[in-house]
Amino acid sequence: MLISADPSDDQPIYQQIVDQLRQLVAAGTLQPGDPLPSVRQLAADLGVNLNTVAIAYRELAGEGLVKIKHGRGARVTAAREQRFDEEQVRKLLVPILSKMILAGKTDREIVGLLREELHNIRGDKT
Amino acid sequence: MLISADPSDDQPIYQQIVDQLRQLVAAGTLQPGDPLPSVRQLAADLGVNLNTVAIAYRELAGEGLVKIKHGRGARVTAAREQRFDEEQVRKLLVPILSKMILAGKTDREIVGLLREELHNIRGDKT
Amino acid sequence: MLISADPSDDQPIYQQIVDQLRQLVAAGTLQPGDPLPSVRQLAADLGVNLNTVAIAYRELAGEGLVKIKHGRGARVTAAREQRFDEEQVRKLLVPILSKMILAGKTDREIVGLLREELHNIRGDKT
Amino acid sequence: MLISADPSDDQPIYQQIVDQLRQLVAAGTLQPGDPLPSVRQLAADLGVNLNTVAIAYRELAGEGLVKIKHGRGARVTAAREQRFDEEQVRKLLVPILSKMILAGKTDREIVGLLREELHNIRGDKT
DNA sequence: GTGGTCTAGACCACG
DNA sequence: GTGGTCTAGACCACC
Repeated sequence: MLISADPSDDQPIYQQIVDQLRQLVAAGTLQPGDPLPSVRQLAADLGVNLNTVAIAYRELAGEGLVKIKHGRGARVTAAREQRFDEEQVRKLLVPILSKMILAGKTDREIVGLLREELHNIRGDKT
Repeated sequence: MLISADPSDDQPIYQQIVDQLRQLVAAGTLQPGDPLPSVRQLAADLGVNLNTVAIAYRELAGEGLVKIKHGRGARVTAAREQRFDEEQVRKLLVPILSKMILAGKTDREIVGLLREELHNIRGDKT
Repeated sequence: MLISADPSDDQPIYQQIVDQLRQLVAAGTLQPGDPLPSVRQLAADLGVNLNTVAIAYRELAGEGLVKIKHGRGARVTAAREQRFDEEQVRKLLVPILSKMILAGKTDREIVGLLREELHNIRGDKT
Repeated sequence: MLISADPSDDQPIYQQIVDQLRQLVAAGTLQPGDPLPSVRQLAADLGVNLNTVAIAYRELAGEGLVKIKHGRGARVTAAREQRFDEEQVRKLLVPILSKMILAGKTDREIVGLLREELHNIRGDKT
């Protein structure tokens, strides 16, 4: 099982699924053309409702990261570069960095932690 | 006015207040022992509901970043008393990094962007 | 009532809602800044489920045509030009034009019908 | 081969077949009385399920565009027998036009695009 | 009050 | 089998 869902998390379940699938694609664990688990299958595995998974898949389809074919499942899209809003990313980053600074982390430590996470994500790449 | 509230932002207003206050403390603009504006005062200045500000203060108190004294306002706590959940920070980081990777950013670019934001936050230091 | 929903239509209800709201914005009947009916209100008016309307609103938010604010309803976004996929539009157009040609319509008649519809949509504009 | 089926298209395959056959008749490439390829033949050529083609043929028969004779294949009908639901065509047109208007297209541009597509369809005429 | 999320369970469309 | 849509009804988050 590559995906998990935690109902007690702050993030809604469908968003957790989106984030994890995006991570798997970023990592290369899921390659373009690879099939995603069926909506029903994943819902059963995670113990959540079918609709919750369907919403996650629809979101990913809207981003262009996966392509859904009626009656034949969903697959990772041929790698197009995703758009992303740099301004928004910076805004998301600020509170996280603030927290780390308040925890007494040095710049060196913060950059180190970031590199670790980058490596964790990219590590699986084929 | 060091704080602003933008109702058209994606973040809820109380969260915006929390983030900005945290950033001010991280930057050193607000020092341990400094008083926060009163809930009424800040609510009036921002033109938001009094409850909204109160929730923000309670959140910061929960983090240990400020200490609320009944009837005597809130003050920034000593740095020692703050908690830091590294696991949570990493979890917040992963979706952001995944998006940047999918957008084709190199590690170098990502680290560069992070350093810029670190500098922005720390730059304000008195 | 400016919006209607027909469960017997080929289009799913949420799509009908999306299309009609888009049309109202294109017509200028709904101006930037105007509030949309609340999810619950519109659902009650149309006699459909709350979720069905919520899906429609989420879709419009994703397109950037409306902005949803938690706890404070949805409003038409300040007019940014929408992106659109010309290739896709052409592909949608072909079957429609084929049908009209098969019905014996001349080019003149087809263009006339198109101009009529354009006028119908744009007519309400302030 | 005048027809193709693209499983990665948004349209369902049976619909692609319907649209293409209709276009061929509109263009005059298929004339009244001409036989359609057999269901088995077309399914084999396109590499799709036999049922999928059968559904497409049934749809065209329902429109009155072709006539299916048991055991003797399908033929394009005389032009007279075709129905045309103008109201439906207008309803299909509105969402497309709305999108183009919101994309900032002028009436001139929209009519121009339509004329191009009309010409593309009619150009094939024998 | 508002919108957001989730569930359980139903029925339909596609191949 | 697959995904798509819808319902009824619940509970939560924001202001």
